[in-house]
Amino acid sequence: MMQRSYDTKEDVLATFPNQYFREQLLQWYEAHQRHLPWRESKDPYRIWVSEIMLQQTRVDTVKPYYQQFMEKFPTPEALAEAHEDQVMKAWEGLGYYSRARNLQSAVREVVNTYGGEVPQDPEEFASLKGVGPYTKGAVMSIAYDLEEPAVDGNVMRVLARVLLLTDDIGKQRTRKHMENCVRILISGTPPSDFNQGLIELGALICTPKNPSCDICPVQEVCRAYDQQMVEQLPVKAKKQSQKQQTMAVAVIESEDGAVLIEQRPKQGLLAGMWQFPMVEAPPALRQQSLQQYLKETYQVDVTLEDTEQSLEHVFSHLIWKVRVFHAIVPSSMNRGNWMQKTEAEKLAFPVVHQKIWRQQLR
DNA sequence: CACCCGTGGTT
DNA sequence: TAACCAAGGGT
Repeated sequence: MMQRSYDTKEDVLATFPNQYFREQLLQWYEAHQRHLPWRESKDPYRIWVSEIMLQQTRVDTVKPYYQQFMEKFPTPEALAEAHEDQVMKAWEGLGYYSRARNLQSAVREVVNTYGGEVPQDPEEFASLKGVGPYTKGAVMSIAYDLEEPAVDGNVMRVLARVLLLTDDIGKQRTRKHMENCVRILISGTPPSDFNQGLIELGALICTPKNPSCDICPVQEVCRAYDQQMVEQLPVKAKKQSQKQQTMAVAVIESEDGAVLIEQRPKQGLLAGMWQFPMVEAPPALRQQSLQQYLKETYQVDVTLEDTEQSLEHVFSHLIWKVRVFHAIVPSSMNRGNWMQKTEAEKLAFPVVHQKIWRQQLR
């Protein structure tokens, strides 16, 4: 791996057949692009919503959420006026829930400050909550055809291979470098097609595993292919192992059909979402800790039944081992954080609590 | 920069 | 099966 490192964009692209690459990419994209819901219009708002949903999320996962979301909130005004609970419910199950809060916050700013028009200035658009370097470039190029780089994981993988860039793509600096490359490559092309072509190539041909180099439109100019380095790229440092937490959850029902639920803090993991009362505790202490928590926090003094049901939930950076406890109490306790099940179902729960709900309450 | 922030499909 | 990781952004 004694590849020389390039400090400037000129170095990497100096001997690169730029024109050939662009023509091949654009021709391939025109012929092979997928038909996707968010490619049916140039509405900046619709493009924007799709780009937020697609962050770290697969196309097939996003599709149904996107359709449903656009029906509920077809315009910036509709999303701006919606209640936060509605937006969170529409996002339930998609993950990374701060995306939804930031999107609504940003859309409200667009309505209030920009008259409901998504700014055409990249810097103005990037100043909105939840809009980072990638989303800025994606929306500005796709909706407004501005020559802005949109460097995501796909693009970094493609460029790492085509240009034989061996820097760690986990580093901020590497993405910056690739943005500089794209600024050169995109110049004079239709920006929307060029950026989407790069992304599409990464999604369909230049995949992480088993890339289809045989049918790749830019195989002839791919430096990694030439050097038989495709499988080794891109370089990405391994992340640390996830921490484990043992949790105890209480499903408390009243005899008149209510459940005890609580809302998570507005910041941090699963911010603002609803859940059954839950504590973190060592396995030997979890029942006692949970009973104490219920008594102190909700004035519910009960002996919990251990359902002996355990489930594991894996997050991006930690693992929950969840033990479920259960109790039924008289209806007289129905107040405060108690809610009828039919009402509680309208709130947004994290997936692990949805599972508990289905298994315990049906 | 390093760490936090979800979920589900693939290998 | 466990690791990888997908159209990233905030702090």
